[in-house]
Amino acid sequence: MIDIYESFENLDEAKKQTILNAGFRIFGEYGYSKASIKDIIKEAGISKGSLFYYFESKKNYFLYLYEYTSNIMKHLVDDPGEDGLPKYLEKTDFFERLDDVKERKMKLAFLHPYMGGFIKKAPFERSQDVYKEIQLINQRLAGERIADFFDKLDIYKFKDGVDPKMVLQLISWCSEGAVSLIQTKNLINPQIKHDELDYKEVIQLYDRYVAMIKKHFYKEEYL
Amino acid sequence: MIDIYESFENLDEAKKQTILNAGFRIFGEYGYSKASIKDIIKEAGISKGSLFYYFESKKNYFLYLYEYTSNIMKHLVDDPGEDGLPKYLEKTDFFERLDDVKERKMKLAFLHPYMGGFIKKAPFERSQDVYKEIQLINQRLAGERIADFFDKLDIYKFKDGVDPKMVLQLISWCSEGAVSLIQTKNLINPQIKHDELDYKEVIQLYDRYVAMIKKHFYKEEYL
DNA sequence: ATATTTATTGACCAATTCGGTCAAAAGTGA
DNA sequence: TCACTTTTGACCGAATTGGTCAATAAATAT
Repeated sequence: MIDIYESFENLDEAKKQTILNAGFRIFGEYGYSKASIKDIIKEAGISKGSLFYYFESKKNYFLYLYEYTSNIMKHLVDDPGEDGLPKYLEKTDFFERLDDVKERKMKLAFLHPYMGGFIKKAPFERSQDVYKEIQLINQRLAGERIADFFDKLDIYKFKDGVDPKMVLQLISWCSEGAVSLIQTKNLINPQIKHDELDYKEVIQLYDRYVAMIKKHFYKEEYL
Repeated sequence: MIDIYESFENLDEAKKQTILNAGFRIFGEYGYSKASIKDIIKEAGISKGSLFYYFESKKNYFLYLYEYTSNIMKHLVDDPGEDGLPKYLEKTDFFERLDDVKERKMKLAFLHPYMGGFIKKAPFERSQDVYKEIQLINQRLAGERIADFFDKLDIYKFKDGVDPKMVLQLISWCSEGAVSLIQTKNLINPQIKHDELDYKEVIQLYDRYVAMIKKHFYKEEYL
């Protein structure tokens, strides 16, 4: 919440990310109550004393992660790019804007490979320890205006009768599906490091599906 | 493996299903090592003594579930229906055959609502207790012939250039997506019982996406 | 009705794990 | 050298772990 975790924030960036990612991975896999400090420090490669030195308690650590991800996810789409402009309004074509979002998500996935699993599970955490605080964070963020992907979008480019929101949902499922497909494939193959996902492979697969969808749902003159 | 869990098998069907479903739910959510007996018996509504009376150990119980699901999943598609005939070859139309599979999956999902989560996680269980046995079961089942969805299928009905396997994958992602979408929706709404999924809603959603896909990927003369 | 077998329970067990503490060690900059 | 910050893991009491078992209840057989 109020970021007074100075000792943690002053760590060098790489170490901070490692510690965050350990939490994302372990909490994301087991949930709050089943995730143990031991699991987390083993994953992060630090000592138990250090973790409590940074965050004081398991609860604080979890909520720090939740706050962190909530902020990022909330502004994933509409935050200004490096040039300072909110990029998502520049592109009015569905698939161009989609590519913009894809790029942002890619960078994020590269920095925080396990954030996806965490953010999917955390909001529904029922553990008494953290339930109330999660609701509070949710409430606060719910008040903020969120960017609408369909704002000023050329939806006329879709074939008649096609619901663009369904297409977006479909593509969103494709991206999740592509990730889990590659993950599973690599998990079966025992000689591959399971820890790191082959993003190129995921993107390749994802792009094929998006291309197929575009080809059949867009009017021919806009292909 | 060899089913000598007589005491369990002789239970009346309803109780058996309850006990199986408890395992699917808890193991599916937490994984083998983090799932505790206490969690499971609470979910199943039986005493600790009973569970050990039926299965002797946590490990046996888990492997029984894994064996059970593996067999079901393996023969989900090609098993004969109630009339004794393997139905999946009767229909040569992609979407008709798909409907067949959908119906089977529906019945299964109704009987074992949490089997999906279990079967997704269990094969990758890394706990030393059960790892070797899982591999053995996998090996044995890998030898069995599995039905091919595309066998004797009218793939010519697809528009030129469309890869039917990609379409099947896409639809598979839709079904998973529909489930998790409805699940999430109901989870946010606190006054709904979270335990039971509204299958009608899921199917409705799923059907809309399949209809959209069929409309744009099938040649017009076959719509 | 009675005897015998089967099914079910939860208090209890030793062992482990839990989140958290803290004194000591290591590192850092002057 | 000194003062200060960071890092560590042995250690704590409490809770939880998978598993046992004598007792009880229910069902079945005689």
